[in-house]
Amino acid sequence: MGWEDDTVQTLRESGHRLTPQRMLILSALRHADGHMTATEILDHVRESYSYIDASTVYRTLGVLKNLRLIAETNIGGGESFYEWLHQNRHHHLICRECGSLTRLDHQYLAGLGADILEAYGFRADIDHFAIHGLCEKCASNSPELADATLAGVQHGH
Amino acid sequence: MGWEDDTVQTLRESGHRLTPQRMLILSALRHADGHMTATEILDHVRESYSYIDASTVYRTLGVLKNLRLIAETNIGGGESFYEWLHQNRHHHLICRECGSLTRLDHQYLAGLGADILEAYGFRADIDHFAIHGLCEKCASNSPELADATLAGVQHGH
DNA sequence: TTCGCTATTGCAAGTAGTTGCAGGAAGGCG
DNA sequence: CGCCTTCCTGCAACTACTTGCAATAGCGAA
Repeated sequence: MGWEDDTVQTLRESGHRLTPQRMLILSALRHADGHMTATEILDHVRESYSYIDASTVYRTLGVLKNLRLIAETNIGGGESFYEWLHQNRHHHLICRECGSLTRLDHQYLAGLGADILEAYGFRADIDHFAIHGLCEKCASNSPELADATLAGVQHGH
Repeated sequence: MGWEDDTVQTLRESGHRLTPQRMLILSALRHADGHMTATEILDHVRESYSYIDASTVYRTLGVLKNLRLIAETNIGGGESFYEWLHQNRHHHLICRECGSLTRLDHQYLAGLGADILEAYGFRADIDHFAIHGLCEKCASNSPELADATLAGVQHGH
């Protein structure tokens, strides 16, 4: 249960308390394979402790996000996804026409955080970006949308 | 009134209709200096046409976003900001501790869109990014948060 | 000008997430 | 072990945004 020790320590050191609710939320996220929505987490935790309130889940997710134990990703529109931050970081390309999701390798954003730190002294969370745009398929189906988009990609707009 | 001709044409060509409501929303955004929230737009449009519904505003903003005439930015938490897209593109660094906003020059993201297009055939909307993280001031006030953040910036996490 | 197709609107109800508050519990201290 | 401070929780109300639907109104064609 090494993860629990690490996580517990991170929470403690930052002055946060270890409540049963938090442990349940943590555990749900940790054992999930990939993304989870707040509702999924709530439902899962309720199986063990049915009195938990949605606000507690959201507040806990906020704390974990600040401590960079998890990442929140809003793919636009519906619910946000929450995901435990581990080694193999990645990002997502989301098509604004068909909503399709493509995994984007972290290498494309690798230098950005360092550049920003150097130039602005700002420590950017380049954990899990959601980049919107037009996928290849939708671009060929909607020439006028594709043109507008390409103009933006290539030069100053 | 050159902007009206351009905008009208873009809407028409993409199969959208020119309704009075849309013209009012367009005009509010176009004449605004910088960001506007949906509520501000709604209030402003109501001065001319009091029957307009919030859903119409949101739906119109969605259409304009798809056509890349405006950008939506959610700085986390409250309302989203909407802004007319013009030449001098920029992005924002948002501190997750104090909420402060720093303008990020587009040069730092300039290559990203082209890289993604080449690798994935995906036309990314790199119009107005909101990058969260820790500002210099908050980093020095909260060493443990800063450490966690730096770890993420520098290597794979 | 009129007609007809269909995008768009206002309304109302629903979903996702936030906030203020008062009671309750975590964990440091003696 | 038990006290005390302060953080957390559940509740309820609220904000931001979305969606289904029936009526309306652009706008291309005749």
